[in-house]
Amino acid sequence: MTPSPAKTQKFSITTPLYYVNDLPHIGSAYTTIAADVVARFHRLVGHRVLMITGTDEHGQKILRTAQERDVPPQQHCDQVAAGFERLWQQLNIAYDRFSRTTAERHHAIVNQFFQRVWDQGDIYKGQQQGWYCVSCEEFKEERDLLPNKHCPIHTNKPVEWRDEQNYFFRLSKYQESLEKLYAEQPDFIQPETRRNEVLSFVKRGLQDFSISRVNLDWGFPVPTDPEHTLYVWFDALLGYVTALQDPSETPDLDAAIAQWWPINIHLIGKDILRFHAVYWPAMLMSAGLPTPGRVFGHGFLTKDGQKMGKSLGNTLDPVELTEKYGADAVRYYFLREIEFGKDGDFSETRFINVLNADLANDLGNLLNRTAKMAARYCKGRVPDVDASVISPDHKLKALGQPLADTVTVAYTNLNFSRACTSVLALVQASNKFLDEQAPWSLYKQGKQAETEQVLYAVLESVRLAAYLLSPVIPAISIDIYRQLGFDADFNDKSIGDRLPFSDHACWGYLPAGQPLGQTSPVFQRLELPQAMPTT
RNA sequence: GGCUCAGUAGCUCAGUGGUAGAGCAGGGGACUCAUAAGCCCUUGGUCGCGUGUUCAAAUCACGCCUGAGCCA
Repeated sequence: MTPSPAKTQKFSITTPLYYVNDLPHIGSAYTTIAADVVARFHRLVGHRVLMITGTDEHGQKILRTAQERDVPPQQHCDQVAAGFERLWQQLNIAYDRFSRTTAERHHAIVNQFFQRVWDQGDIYKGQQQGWYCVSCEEFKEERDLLPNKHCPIHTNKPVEWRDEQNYFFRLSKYQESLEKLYAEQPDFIQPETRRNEVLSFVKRGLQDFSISRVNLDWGFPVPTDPEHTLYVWFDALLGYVTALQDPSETPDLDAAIAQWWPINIHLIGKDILRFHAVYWPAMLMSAGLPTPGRVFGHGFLTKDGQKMGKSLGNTLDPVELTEKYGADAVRYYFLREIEFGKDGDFSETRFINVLNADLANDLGNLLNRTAKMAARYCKGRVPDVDASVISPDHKLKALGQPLADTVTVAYTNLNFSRACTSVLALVQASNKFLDEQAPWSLYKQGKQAETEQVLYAVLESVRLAAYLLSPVIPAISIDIYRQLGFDADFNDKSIGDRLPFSDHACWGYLPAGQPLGQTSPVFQRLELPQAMPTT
């Protein structure tokens, strides 16, 4: 019954360590929700899981932002990092580690890692000349600049001319090794379109890149030459490694990678693909560490079809959105409605329509109508039905039995939308089944056994739906499980032991005769913000 | 400029050679266990445009248009 520890699989996943230039935006929330759902699914299956998120706090841009705010940089970082943590609480993100790159322990890991790369002969001093965009923290090609020497991404900020000694990482040396990695591990970069981008980029030939800056004191000094400061990306990526150790342990690179390395999935936005899919594996190869399993670059979000931006004044504040609608609603909308990997849109009307249709009308109301009948017709207990004798041809059983496999494949492939719609198909079929069978009529005709059979099949389908959707809508799933008479907490990280997948993912698990809990709607219908004129 | 991806119903998308589909939104109906939810029926598309290959093209080839992205 209980799997032996040796058989217990490990699974590690990261979000980016978010840049603390500003408070979290909806895009960071989107990535983090997705990572949380994957982590929760693996916990449900019984895997040992480590989910890492955190903040990237070094670099010139941070320093300048802090100066503009007239606070010391560390204080600025503390404040913004706290804002991220608050949002993750609000969104019910069950991360295991919050990695901050200004942590002292991180410094120790960075030094050790640098030393390995240095010993490998992959770091050398050179001259870096070019136009630098502080907002990107990147050098730009002159031909890519706008006519007034502004960065094409940060059009309100001029780029700065730099002519300085920098340390370089010998990326060019890893051209072949990287190409081999991409060939041997075709799903290393996902989705396909992102992979194509990286392949064509690498194919053109890799150049060494600068990993240090001068005249900047917000960052770690280069261990071999303290006049120089490590480039923010070099230390930021290593935040994933630092996070692998419990904060109470003495920081040590070998100890850090002993248990959880390599990371199974790095979830990122498509904007930081190159750092994760090219620079990062090369750095790891240089230091002699195995490369990660997958790098998945998801799409961007738009609002009402338009790019979001502060200058456009059409940003979507994740804090406000979550306060207004709740964590489960926000989580469900973005995962159900947007195909992960592609760009997606938020519109409030659509948001409300989807949530009402799926969570209130289909799922919530299904439980509500069925539980109330069970309360009335079956004395408040799960109907006394032996699921094992229900025919495999039974409509709901036939749909419910293979569902766990379908959903497992979907979650594993980060196809959240498919996971949600597959489960909803069972819910929709259950609503239809109820109308066809009309247990209220059966009951009035005194057909008690038939009534109970119908209600059992539907309650069981709702239970299975709640279980399989629990990574996405944990609070609603808890509520459904409690109404079905379980003592359940899907936020418990040992959920895979408490409510084992091998039992609960099977249609027919609901124990006959189990006393039901109090019935109440699990998701209230939302009202459209303004009465739409009916035309 | 080079390359990649996308363009199918009002919206979001599935559909990779064989009679155009789903969900949501819109319209109508019957029911009543339920959150005025659910169920049934229904409106709606020369599948971006053109040429070609084929008995047969949303699907394959070529060209073009539009949009998104990558090119340190």
